[in-house]
Amino acid sequence: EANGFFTPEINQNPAAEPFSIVIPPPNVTGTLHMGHALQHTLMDVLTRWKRMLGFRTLFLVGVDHAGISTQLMVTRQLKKDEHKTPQDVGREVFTAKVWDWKNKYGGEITQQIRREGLSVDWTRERFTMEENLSRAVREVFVRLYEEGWIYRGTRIVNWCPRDKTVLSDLEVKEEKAKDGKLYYLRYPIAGVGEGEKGRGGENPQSEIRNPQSYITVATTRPETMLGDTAVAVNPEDERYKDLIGKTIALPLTGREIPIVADEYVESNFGTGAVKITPAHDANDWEIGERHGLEKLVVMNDDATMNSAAGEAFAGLDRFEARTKVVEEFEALGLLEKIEDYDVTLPHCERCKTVIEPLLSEQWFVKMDEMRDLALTLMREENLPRFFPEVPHKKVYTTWLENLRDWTISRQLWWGHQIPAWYDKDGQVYVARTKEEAVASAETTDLTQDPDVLDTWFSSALWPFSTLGWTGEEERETGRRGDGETDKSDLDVFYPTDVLVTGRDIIFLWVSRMVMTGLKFMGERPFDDVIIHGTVLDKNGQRMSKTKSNGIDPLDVFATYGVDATRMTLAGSATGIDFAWRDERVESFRNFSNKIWNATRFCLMNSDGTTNISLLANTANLSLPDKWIISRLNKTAKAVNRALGTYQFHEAVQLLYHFFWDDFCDWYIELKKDEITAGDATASAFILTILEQALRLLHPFMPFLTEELWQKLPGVSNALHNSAYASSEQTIMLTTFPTGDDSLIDEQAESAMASVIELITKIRNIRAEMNIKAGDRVSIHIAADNAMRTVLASNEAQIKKLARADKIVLANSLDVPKASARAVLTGNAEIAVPLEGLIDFEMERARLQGQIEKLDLELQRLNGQLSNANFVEKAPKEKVDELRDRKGEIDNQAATLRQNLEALN
RNA sequence: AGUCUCUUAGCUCAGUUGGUAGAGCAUUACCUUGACAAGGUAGGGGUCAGCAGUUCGAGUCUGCUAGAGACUACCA
Repeated sequence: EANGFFTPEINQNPAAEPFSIVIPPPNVTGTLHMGHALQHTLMDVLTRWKRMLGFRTLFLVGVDHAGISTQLMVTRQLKKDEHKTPQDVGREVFTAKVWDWKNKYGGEITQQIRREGLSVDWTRERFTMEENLSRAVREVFVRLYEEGWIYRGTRIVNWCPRDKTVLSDLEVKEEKAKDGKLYYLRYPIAGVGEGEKGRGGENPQSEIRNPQSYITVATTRPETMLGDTAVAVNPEDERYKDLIGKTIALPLTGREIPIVADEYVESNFGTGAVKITPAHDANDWEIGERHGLEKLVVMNDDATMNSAAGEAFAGLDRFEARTKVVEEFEALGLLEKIEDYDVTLPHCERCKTVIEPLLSEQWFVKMDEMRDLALTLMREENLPRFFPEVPHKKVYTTWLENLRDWTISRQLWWGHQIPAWYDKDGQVYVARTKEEAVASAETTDLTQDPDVLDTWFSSALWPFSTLGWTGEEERETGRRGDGETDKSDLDVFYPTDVLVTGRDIIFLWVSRMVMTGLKFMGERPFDDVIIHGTVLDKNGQRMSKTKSNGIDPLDVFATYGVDATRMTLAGSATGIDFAWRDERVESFRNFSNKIWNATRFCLMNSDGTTNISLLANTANLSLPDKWIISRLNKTAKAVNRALGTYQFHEAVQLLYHFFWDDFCDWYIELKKDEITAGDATASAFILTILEQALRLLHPFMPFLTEELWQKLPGVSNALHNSAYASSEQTIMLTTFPTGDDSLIDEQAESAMASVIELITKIRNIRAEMNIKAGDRVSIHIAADNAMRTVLASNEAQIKKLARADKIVLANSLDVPKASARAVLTGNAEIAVPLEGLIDFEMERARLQGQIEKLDLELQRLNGQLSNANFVEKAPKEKVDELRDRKGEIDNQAATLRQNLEALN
């Protein structure tokens, strides 16, 4: 960070392609959790990878002002410290206190992001409430208003009675109620059974005998009956046909309300009759509109009943009112029954209070046209591309198709205040500034709308507002951009390349960025969207504060290291939920250790080494050297391919196995003698391979690889990508290996496979025949010329790794009966004479086991090859492959059988 | 209710155009080998949820069934 490696300016190549990612801004109140750690890791892997490939790379970081959360937090603090409410201190003082809080505590998450090792550009850090971003918000609001896409209206909205603000549909979470009930209430029909009404309480039986005197409605929310202005039935419902047009004497209110017919009512649900409360239910509102019903508001904004609910109920909380209404109905004999009923209720996402649908005047965005922009982009260009595509592309598209208007005003003080002013007569003036409003109102006597905008309104502009767009210069000059530096940022880095986020905000955020990006920039905000999975606890449960089953990434960092944590997170399949297991991080902690120790070995005898060589001509190299170069380049190619399609876990697996299996288990072991003998060439060579491996690992494990890379002899900025030639030396700016086809050597790989197979078979014999670790054996090998040449040239390594003191290579085997036998791929036979050591019974069992395995495979192959259909219809190469394989196995099995017979 | 995903070794999970089932952890035996015991070497362990179909061939494609889960809408 101090060296400026994370700013795009570090790139000196004027022709460098840009690569940009914007961070999903964490809440200013937030602290790091596993979800962050996951998405941050993926973004940083991509960023470091692209930077090393020479892209002009920007990973833009910033924080979201998080309206409701932050206001709640500061409100709580105010109460604790000063025993005051926001209203006590007033808007101006309160807002100042929020800023104080932000400046003091808002930095926690940014420090944690540094701890994660994210290579974000801190010089461009953004905050949604800062001036430039706020200007962008006002500009967008005004333009949408002028086009008629933003409007003010009175509707049923989601109201949180505790936060006392409206919420958008997406900020409402449906949850099952603990003890839902369905109440059956009898509404007396006016003019029928007149006179009986008064006696209802004394003799409810008479009511039942006279079903014509009432209509029963079922409801989960009896308290709303105080605001009923109709009862609706289906027009086709025979039971109620005659009642349509009649009226009801609504109990407890003294009001008379009509019975209306509406298709919305389903005859076979409940009683087939629905009470209609237009001011307190969205569907009832629609019915009310259709039938011109009165909209009677019976609740206050804190969910207590108001005076319209009647004297007996005014001031009661909604749940108290519910109890009281039910009691009163029971007393009147009008409560038919109460049933248990599973009901899901909307809750405030932040404070978990049950949402109250409330009639209220708010600001909305009409989404139709922007929605069409987004749908067209998907239909015509398949953008953005979702990873994984299934199911997110469809979910996104379907949601857009059914999109409804967006409620954007919030009754809060912390946020972007709506740029609308009212004069004395209530006339509204929407303007970028008060001056502008004054100019068009021709009076200074204006009051600004007290509400602020939904936090997601500013988030929706994030990909371009953070790059400097305020719309002002564009408006004045017809050109896009704002100021010298910012202008170039927008030109260079918009659209961004990829967005990494969780599936819970595809609608809240991703879709809205696409829509505003298309509308205001004329271009998509990003090409690709990676939707990562959810990190669950070890029992597969969602982590949550209430369950206190969360795993704190900072604890994991402390125990296992950031790099091991990053490998674990990147190592989980893209888009799939996964249960957190400490064992998994442990294995990557062990991997870190392995890298550390392997590097230690490579450095042990490197005193004379000053150069990390570059890999080029392999003609004069030994087999293990050619082999490791080939493996390295294959791995590099595969890693680049995997990252290119965001298969992070694939890349992790490749790197893990290349480093551990190929490099540590085989290459180091094969070269050990040379290195420890002080062979400078071998030492320089192994360091070269190691250095390449560290580069490949760097995007995933930045701390460890940098630490070790700096310790290697001869590293310098000469190893940098040419775009960073003059920078301070760091692995971060070296060239990421992409793999070179000309260095992939299949011949070397297959020759090495023979050596490995031989060593493994000998070790197997040693283990199964209980040969002591210290005992040396002789190995007799019968093989063709080619294989003999390969094995002969690697005799020293084979002796060492198989713990042999003698190797005899020949055309055919000439060994004592008391030998352990095995076969190799390619018609080679091996034998280990065990005079005096061999237990014939054990050897017979061992051979028998090998033969059985081969027979099993042979059976399968014979089955397929004797199937005429297979031979006829399968591709010729496939058939030949199986024939070759069968020949090989036949030979091996025959040899082992002979060996077995020879023992008898 | 609609849409979708998942079910593979004891556990947690990979498996990208259909062609001999993989990893990590756990497990068994052996090992103070000059990088590494948080390690090494050699093993054991799976009728890929079930049924049917397409195909020469299915973990992979289609349909159904059974479990688990996700999202969206509704819920008088």
